[in-house]
Amino acid sequence: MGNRLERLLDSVQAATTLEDFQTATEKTRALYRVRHVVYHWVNSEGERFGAGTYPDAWVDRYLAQDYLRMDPVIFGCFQRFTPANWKDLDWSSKPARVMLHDALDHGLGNQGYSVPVRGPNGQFALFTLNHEAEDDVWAGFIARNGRDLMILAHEFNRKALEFELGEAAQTVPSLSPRELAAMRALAMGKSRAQAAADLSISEHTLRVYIESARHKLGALNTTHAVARALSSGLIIV
Amino acid sequence: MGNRLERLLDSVQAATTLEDFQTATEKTRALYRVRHVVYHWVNSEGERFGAGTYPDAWVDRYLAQDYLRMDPVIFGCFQRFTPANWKDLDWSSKPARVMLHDALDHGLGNQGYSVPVRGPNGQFALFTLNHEAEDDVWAGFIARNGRDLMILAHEFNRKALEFELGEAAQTVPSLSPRELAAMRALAMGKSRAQAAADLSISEHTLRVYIESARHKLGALNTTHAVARALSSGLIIV
DNA sequence: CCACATCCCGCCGGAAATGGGGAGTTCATA
DNA sequence: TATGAACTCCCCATTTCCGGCGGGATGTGG
Repeated sequence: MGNRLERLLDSVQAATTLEDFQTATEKTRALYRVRHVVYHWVNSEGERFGAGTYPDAWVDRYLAQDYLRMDPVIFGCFQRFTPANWKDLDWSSKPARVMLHDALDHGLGNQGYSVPVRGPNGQFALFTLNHEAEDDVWAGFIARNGRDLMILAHEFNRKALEFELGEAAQTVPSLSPRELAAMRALAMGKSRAQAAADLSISEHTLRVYIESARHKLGALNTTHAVARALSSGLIIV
Repeated sequence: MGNRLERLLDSVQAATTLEDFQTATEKTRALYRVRHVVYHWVNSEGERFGAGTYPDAWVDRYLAQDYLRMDPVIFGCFQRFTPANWKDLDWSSKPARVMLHDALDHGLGNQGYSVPVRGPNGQFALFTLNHEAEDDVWAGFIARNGRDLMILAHEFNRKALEFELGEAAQTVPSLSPRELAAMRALAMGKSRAQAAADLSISEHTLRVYIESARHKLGALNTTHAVARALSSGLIIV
């Protein structure tokens, strides 16, 4: 298996187009002999970037029904660090069960394993294997391959990030120390007056920092600026 | 090496106290024959949780000098997905060079390799190996062990998360879909009027969501609420 | 040495957000 | 079926923020 995994990793590393990603998911499916393999990058507007072997009908259905907003796989993995066996997630809500039934109707297997991957700026992606199997068989499969799948998931994500960055070179503006301190204070809930007191400067001066930070960040208002500073990793709360 | 790595992973998995983490970093140092090994969880107030083999004098110095705010290792790794060889980071700023010199004076090696690890709710940690070596020797070391180190880093972080959650069960408040949508709109720079228009509701209604979200998040104002929603991973920008 | 960035301070008018209050509907789950 | 949570709408007075304008002092890097 080791050698085949290496070859698979090489093929991921060589990916430069969406089709290559598609091919890589298919190779993964072939290697692990599962029903489906999917890598997708999740953000607030839905899927930003993805490739996988799910039937088109299911993908369309998923997006059309806005399942993204209720999918326990997405939601559950978003809250945890370790990969998740689908059976361990919370399917108690009604829409979730409806979705699951719908998924099975579209040819998905009853078992799944999703590896959450996180990148800078709150980037979040899932690498998922789906299969039809008994619970204990699937648990054994995960136990054997979990570690390799994590490596694979990270490799997919690394290439996806490169891919995206290639599209639109993200220029993270550099803020001055005072500007950063101002953003940090605001992110911690301080009012301008409090923040100014914290930095031992006049409120007017603080405003200058906030404004210049806003301009550098291309933000529309203070809240936007703080949000951008946070999600671009300039400040940590 | 495989067997020794497994034993090391077991010892990480068995960790329940800070001392256990400390021991695990020492075992890692012994296994890889490097000068220092550190795992630390980074947030805005500095180190939240950490264990490692750095001399106490250096840790104190680091905190006292507020090096956290300028450390290219922290900053660089926070911006990237892949682990970083210290030599590849940006040491151009003067304070960064001063810090590096200071570090060498405190017994650190000239080479380093830091694996960024990200968890839910914007959690961020670094797993670092430090050593004294020639550039090419170090590059070879990384090439051989990079994958194992990633696994190890994730294992450290998994236990650290369990540890923290045990200490104070982090209650991430659950926002309603509308509240989330409101936070999302604000985080994207929308004014209240625009956000209300986006959600096709009156501005007054939008305000109710913002306020209830603020209360749930324990935030002092709207900006704070958005910051918390972002850094707790409730919304993605 | 000069330029550029950073750091600090001030004023203004208009626009937006805040923090209270109350009141009705729908929907899911218990 | 009832309880609670979510969703929707409205008013008012006060505070805060916004986006310009102006100025000067102090550094570091080329």
